[in-house]
Amino acid sequence: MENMGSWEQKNLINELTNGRELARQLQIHLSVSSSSHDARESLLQKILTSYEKALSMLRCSGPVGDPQAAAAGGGGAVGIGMSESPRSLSGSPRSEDSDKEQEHKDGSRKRKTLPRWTKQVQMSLGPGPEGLLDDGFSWRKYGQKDILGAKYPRSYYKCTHRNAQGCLATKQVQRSDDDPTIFEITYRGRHTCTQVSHQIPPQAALPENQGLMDTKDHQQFNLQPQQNQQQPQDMLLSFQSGLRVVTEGLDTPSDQAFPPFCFTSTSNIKAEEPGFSPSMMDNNIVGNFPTSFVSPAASGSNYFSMSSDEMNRLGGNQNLQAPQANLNEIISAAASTTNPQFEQFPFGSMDFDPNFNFDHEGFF
DNA sequence: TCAATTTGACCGAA
DNA sequence: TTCGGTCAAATTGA
Repeated sequence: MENMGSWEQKNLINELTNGRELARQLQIHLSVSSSSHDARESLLQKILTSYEKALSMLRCSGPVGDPQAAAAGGGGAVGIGMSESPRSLSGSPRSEDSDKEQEHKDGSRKRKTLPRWTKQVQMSLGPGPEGLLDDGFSWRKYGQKDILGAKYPRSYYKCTHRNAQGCLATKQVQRSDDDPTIFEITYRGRHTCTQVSHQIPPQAALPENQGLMDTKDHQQFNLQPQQNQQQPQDMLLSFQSGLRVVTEGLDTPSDQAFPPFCFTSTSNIKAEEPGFSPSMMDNNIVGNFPTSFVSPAASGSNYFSMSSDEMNRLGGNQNLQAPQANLNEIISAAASTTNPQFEQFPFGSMDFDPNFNFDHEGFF
């Protein structure tokens, strides 16, 4: 490990931490009789994958300072969990880094190189049109494709204001193979449109369940407030209740609440971009937070979480109609904000303060 | 009539 | 060559 760069060390730590979290979740699943076998199996696989990655890093301790290498190995804290996703949630985590380097080439049909993160949402009312999943932004479906190995097709959406305002935000909705009631939503790009928060769904209220996942560790976010907080509403809306979000996989542990639906309140958002820090999730989710709390947990955990109260506070600051419900959302962002790569992001350089504590009330 | 969705084709990355 | 992502014409619905 001596020859490992700090970047890799962090990835390694993140990987191990992720494995630990997964193990904890598995423990919870095992104690809950209602937990499905598939869910347990999935967690187990994720744990194994996580540790394999960690071991791989130790063995190879690839080129230091080579973010791509690290990312390719699943390195990014963010990428962790996704690699084994049967749904191929993201397509190609491996290409992310190289993509970043080629962003300037951005072609019309070229694969997006924008940062992305995934959320998993479970619809308690049963499967329904994924288009209904409203996160506060206006999306237009522009494609649907059958994905190899996935039972259900993946739907592609782009911001309705793309033409009018050049907003490049897009999202993909993929129904889970294991549980059709779960939708994995991958967001990409940042909303540059000045969209008004429409539809503020009624509070469905569902305070209670928080937690399928016991990630209560409130993490400290090492982020620095983002200067450009354009649409906090998105995130806030996303947290609006009514939804029940279940954190499921760890790979893409992200769940989140979507207003129109009735989900449970636990949500996890995971950044998938290797060098992607939660702060980059500005667009749809985090970005909206005043500084998005994004950040990698320097503390070892890749997740960051925010209580509903915090969310509300946030909303207040943003003049948004923040949900009053006691949502207990857990947003997980696997991030490696500490990641050197971070600077390469298009979003600009956001400086993160590793010591910044999101739990700090003043922050919100 | 206009906007949104569907769907086959195209393009780029791996 | 395969597969994921996007385009754009066709279709559908308000």
